[in-house]
Amino acid sequence: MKRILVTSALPYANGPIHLGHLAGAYLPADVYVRYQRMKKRDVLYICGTDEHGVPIAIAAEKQSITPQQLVDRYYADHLDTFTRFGMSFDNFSRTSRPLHHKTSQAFFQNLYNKNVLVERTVQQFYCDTCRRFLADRFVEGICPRCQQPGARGDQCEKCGSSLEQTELIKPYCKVCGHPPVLKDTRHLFFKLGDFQSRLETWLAEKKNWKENVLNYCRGWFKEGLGERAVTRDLKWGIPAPAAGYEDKMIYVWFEAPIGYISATKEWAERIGQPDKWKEYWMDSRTKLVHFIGKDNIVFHAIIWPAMIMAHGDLILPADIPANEFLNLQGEKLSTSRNYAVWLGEYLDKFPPDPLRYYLAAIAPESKDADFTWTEFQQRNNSELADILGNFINRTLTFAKRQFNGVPAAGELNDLDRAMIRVLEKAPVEIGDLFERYELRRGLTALMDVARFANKYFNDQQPWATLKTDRSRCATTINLCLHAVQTLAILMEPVLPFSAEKTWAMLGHTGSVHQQSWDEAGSLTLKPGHRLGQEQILFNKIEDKQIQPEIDRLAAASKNQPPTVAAAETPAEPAKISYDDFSRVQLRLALVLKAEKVEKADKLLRLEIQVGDEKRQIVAGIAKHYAPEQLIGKTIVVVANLQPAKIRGLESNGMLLAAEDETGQLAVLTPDRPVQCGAKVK
RNA sequence: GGCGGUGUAGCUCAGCUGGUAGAGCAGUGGAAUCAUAAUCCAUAGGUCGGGGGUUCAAGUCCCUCCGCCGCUACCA
Repeated sequence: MKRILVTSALPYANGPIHLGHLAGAYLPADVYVRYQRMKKRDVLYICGTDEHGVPIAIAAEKQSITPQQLVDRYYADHLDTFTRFGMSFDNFSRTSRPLHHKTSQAFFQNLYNKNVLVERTVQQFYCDTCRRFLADRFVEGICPRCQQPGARGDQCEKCGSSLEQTELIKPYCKVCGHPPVLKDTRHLFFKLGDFQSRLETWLAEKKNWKENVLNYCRGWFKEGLGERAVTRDLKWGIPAPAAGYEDKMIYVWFEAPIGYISATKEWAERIGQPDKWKEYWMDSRTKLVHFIGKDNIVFHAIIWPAMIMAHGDLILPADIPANEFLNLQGEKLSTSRNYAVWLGEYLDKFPPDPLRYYLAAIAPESKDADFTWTEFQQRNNSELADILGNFINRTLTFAKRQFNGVPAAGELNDLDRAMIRVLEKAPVEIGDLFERYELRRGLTALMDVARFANKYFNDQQPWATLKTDRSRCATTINLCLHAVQTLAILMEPVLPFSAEKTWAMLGHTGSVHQQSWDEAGSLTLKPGHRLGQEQILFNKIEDKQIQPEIDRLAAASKNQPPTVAAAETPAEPAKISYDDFSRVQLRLALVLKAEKVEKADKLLRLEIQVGDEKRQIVAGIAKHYAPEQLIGKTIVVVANLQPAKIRGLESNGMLLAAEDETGQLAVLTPDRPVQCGAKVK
């Protein structure tokens, strides 16, 4: 391996950065990169904002600004908060730049020329009023699954189902509220399926990849890879460079990962060696590592590698350390409910290193992790302040007061030799863990060094030997100072700001970031070396500092997700005429039989009597009614609904039920006994 | 219903290819006093979700059941 290229998933420029982002894709990558730099490896760290796509177009429209203005704002915001947090990107670019447009179009054209993009005609909603096609998220309606209003064309936020926009009941245009019409539109599709066997072969060799990534891919292979649309009818994005597609844009998921390449190119231009990007992208001796969250596995482990295979000239990812998610105080993060800790707000109140430390200590490496403010406080206080910070402080103050600098070491005893061994082994042990992306264990190993050093200090009792055996005391303090130096270097990847402060306190000039990892355990301090000004490294965090944060989240947790009905639903559904209504035939029906539909959680099969006629209907009320509760009830059904097959069973009608705010259903029945079959008007 | 994950000391979690149950925090007792009242030592007797099986030996493999979490299917 000659060089390493590291990327973090491109953050989407429609909102600020929160802790969930950091824990998954950013902090682990930054630690890895900082470690590799100190190993003196050729490593490049690339990231940038993802600035195209529908959600940004919608958000901009809502705020009555242009998409460009919106992404300018969030680009600046991300860059600022990441910088304050200590993220050490070599380049933090953005996908709206001309260089990225050019690069993406060239990539697209390459695939187009190789005939792996094929044309398909699909039906899509078109809004006559806005005179444009509506992307999935631009059309809303009633969710066909949970019947709630406000479902988007791609997904229903209420029940979490992913949808096809054409499934929506009573669709309307999110912008103007008018119902759209279905129209044919042409799109280019990437023949992902053509690459399935190559992908399977490629992934089969990745023995040491994380299980979650491999399992996820196996699942996709089992389903079979089909075709994926790569163009969109949109105005905000990168124009698709293909004849007949001038008015369409490249779909964001296609061009976003290409951003890794254009950001590398931009970096190469900036350092005045415009061709240098090729060393990173076209040389198989480069190790390409993508840090992502688990939501991004499909794109990075399947689609993107397939694109690279199709392209032909680029290297494939060598590793994709995907992390799980971070929860907050036991609940899922929710940006729409403002249930999140925003990085910018955190940094206005607390220093970056304690958060870096805590997030690394609970990194969701193998399963979802939980961030709590009290544990954050506790680990800052008992680990950073008490164990690490206090050791550094007690050593430096002692050395300065008693020896006015670094004392010379004398003869070594067993304890001294044990201490030296710990310092020598630590860079190797912690390095191995960082190499394998095991942040949590790496941090534990780091703290163990500090714990051992504290014990060493205690056992040697320099405060006692100071009076009885000054040379013994000097040896102890000499080694403690070396422990401080080792810790300063080894903490750099996770605690870069504190490491730099410690370096200065040791009286060193230059930067800790320039030091060599492999030399971290060496005894290089010269006797007589003058120490710098000591200061408290980690302040304790008081209850009263975190209480407001806990309170805020508790309040936010009660927020309802913004209901579309309240905010955005176009007033009322359009009024219908009496004629329209009279076309719906509602009748009373007697439930003769009811039973659960096998292999379905929500369905009941009902046999009903409507006048003289017996029918079968299937209703999604199994979660609300036991079958026997319904038998003998007289209910209201829509009698002239088109029959449909549901899980293989024919359903001839639909029963009516009311839903309360908690989602509980109540079946409608007449207020006094009425003959079944009677019309409901 | 299917797929994946998960259920280990009060809390948060480690336990890789099977061999006498671990760490940190909290708690309790003690030592020490250089230091941000910091540190260090001792102390956890937990049916490793339940049951069954394989084995000389099982948190660790197999079967089955139960509880959570995520994705996914069914709501005319």
